[in-house]
Amino acid sequence: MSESTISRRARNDSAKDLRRQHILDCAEKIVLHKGLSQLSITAVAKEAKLAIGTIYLYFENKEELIAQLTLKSREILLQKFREGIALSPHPLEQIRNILVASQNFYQENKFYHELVSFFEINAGLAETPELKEAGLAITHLVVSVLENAKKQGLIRPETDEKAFALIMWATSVGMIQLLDVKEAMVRELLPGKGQDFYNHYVDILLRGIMS
Amino acid sequence: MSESTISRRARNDSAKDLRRQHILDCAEKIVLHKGLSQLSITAVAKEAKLAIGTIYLYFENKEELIAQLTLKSREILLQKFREGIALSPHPLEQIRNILVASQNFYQENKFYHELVSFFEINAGLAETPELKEAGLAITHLVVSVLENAKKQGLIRPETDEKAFALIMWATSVGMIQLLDVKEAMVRELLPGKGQDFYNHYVDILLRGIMS
Amino acid sequence: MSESTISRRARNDSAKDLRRQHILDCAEKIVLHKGLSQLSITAVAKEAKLAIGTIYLYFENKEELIAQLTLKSREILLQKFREGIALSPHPLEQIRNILVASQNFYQENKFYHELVSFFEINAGLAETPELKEAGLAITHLVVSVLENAKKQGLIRPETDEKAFALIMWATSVGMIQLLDVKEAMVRELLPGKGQDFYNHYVDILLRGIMS
Amino acid sequence: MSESTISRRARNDSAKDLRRQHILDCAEKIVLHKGLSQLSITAVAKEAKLAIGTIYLYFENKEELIAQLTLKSREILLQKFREGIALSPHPLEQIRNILVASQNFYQENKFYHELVSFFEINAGLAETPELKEAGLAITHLVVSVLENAKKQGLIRPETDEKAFALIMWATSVGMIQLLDVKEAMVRELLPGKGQDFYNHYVDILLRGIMS
DNA sequence: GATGAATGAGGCTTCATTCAT
DNA sequence: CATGAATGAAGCCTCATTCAT
Repeated sequence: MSESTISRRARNDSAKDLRRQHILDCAEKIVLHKGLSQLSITAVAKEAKLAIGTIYLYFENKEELIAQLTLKSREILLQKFREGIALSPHPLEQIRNILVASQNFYQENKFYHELVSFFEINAGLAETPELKEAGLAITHLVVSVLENAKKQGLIRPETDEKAFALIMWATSVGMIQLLDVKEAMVRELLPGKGQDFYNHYVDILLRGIMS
Repeated sequence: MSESTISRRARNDSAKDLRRQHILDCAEKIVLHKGLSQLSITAVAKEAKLAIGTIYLYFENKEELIAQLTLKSREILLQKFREGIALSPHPLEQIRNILVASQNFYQENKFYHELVSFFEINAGLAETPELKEAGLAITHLVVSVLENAKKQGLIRPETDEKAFALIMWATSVGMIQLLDVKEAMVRELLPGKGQDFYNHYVDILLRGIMS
Repeated sequence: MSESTISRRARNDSAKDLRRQHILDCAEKIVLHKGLSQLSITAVAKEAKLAIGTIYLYFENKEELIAQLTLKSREILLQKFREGIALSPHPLEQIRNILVASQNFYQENKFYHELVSFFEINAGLAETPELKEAGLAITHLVVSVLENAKKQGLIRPETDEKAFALIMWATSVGMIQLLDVKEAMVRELLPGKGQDFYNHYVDILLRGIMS
Repeated sequence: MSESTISRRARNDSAKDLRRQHILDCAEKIVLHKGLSQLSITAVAKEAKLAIGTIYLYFENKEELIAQLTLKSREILLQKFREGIALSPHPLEQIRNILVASQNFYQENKFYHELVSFFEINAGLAETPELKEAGLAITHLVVSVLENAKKQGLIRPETDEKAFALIMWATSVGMIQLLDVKEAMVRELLPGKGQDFYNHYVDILLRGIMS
């Protein structure tokens, strides 16, 4: 293979990645503005100003497109968690920061939540290895913080770090769902509390494992 | 069965409402057997042995049908909570029973969970007054148990009963979602733990509010 | 069920049959004019001046539509065979008439041949019971003529009637295919012979079993 | 291998024609492994490790590619016929061998049959001169055997060699189609006969022309 | 009230072919 | 010569909803 071929290949490959990214961005935009249910290949193609068939050059099918979107959201979440952890050296604070980062992320990217939920809810869809890995990376990060907390005697020794990491994930998703969808109801039931509500949840969860 | 339920039933006991109920039963059967995604008006009509158009005489559109189905699930859930509370006179046990009843209900009626999620996730859909009422009835029941617990000095006085009732709802839904959809992942991460996982969550939540 | 309902049902059922027949006729027209490859649901809908979805009220999918078309062609063929048999009391003449009827049918309905071939060629497609039955009806008719011929000592006693019925079917289809598709080539190779060619085939086949 | 084949090969032995041959080989591989319906230009390009556009440098369109594939199959068939003829000096045996070789070829290369049928059935497609030539080569070979048989007084003098050569072709293709697609039906109708069926056909055909 | 045939927009996906590089 | 990304028409099918009877 000639050098020129290689370099062209390289050029093309990065161009291909860019295009792929562009499509993902457009899909993201649709999900963000109109919700996951409105995400159709046709809509993505229109948004990206590409032909429908072109989308299929970059994604095998709609499911893969959604998987990639989910992957991206998990990667961002992982990053947010890292930033939250970096804010404080204290493990308990780090746990709190993680839970708050989770909420922040979803509030800033309201519809992203649907993407996380999508694979949460569509039991039928198999997660790709990549997607699984991204999920595990998040889990492992949280577990490491929890192990640290246990070593320092901050949380009860009976606490199972892995189980609690999953509990953090599951319950925060549930909380955010409620806040997202039942906002009016929450405000009605808890007037004047707003954001405190989520913090209340965080407090209780932390107290639940503190020694 | 509470007075309000009975009186509503009485209100509904016309021929028209019987048929409405029949349609709902058929829709429920479909959701339970085949999942929400298979719930089409055509399928409901076939199951109910009615014409498609007839369905639209009783429900404005598909959305309302789903709303009514959700309503029914909330009524059942309310009943299950009552039963759970009746099992023990001790408020903390009652709270635990409520959380366990929640899980049991969704595990026994796997697909019902989709209905809850549906309204949890489709922020756009307005809950009908009836639906709201049913949600509030559940909330009030839980709040009364919590107030009782506080009166007896079993939970910390700072605990906001209404807020915690919602937290119970939100987090248990999150937990059940995770267990439902990520069953394999949970088993992989927590080998040999199985059902303990949910109990672990209940323990932590309770410890989080116990005085 | 009231009488009026029943009569309406009956009226509707026959109307439904008519509509179904209309769709089949339109599909037939397309196959006859443009070939099987041009038979799309959209084309049928346009020809029938119906919406696409309407087609699916009468046929589960495209495959079933084609099956019904094939069924019809087999029914017509059966009729043609009966007519051919009625032309002569002599079994050997009857066999000849069957083979000629086969050719006539396909020449009069050129593209119908594709339909017969369709199921001949698409091994993947399962024949419906109805379709099978129609095929068997033809086979049985031919077999009965052959049995008759054998009883009268007109064909060799070793001849297996069923096998030969299938051989008649298979070889005549092959002959007609050749004539249909390679018309020019046949004319080139056998100048001035034209129709004689098929008769030649019939003669040879008959001589092959005559005692 | 005949002189004409060799000389054509010689003509073709440029780099361009090597690549053309390579593409054909890959296309053949796809048809043999996955069937004609899976033969897409994209698939051929992938198999040949060439760009899609490159395929179009060597073949005007998909149809031509298929035509060339058919050509190849005819060349192989010609070779098989020659081998069949070489097995016996007796013309009638040679005819039988030709018919059997035909069946063997299609049974060993099941999907090749689709190629033959493709051109047999798509009346619209014009055969290229090369394709015609290959067809004629086969015909001429068979005709020569028949002429030989007639000279030796083995077959009836009225037999038109050219016509019968075509009849052999047409009917054997029909027989193989039936066996290929209606295997189950043949087995059902003729239990325990299997391969005998084709031999029965061969016998009848031979008897049909024997003097 | 009840019916259910009809609608048709919209969803996903494929693939022969072109054309700028 | 070679490339392969891009095209977009066309195919199949679903289903919420309407409306004439």
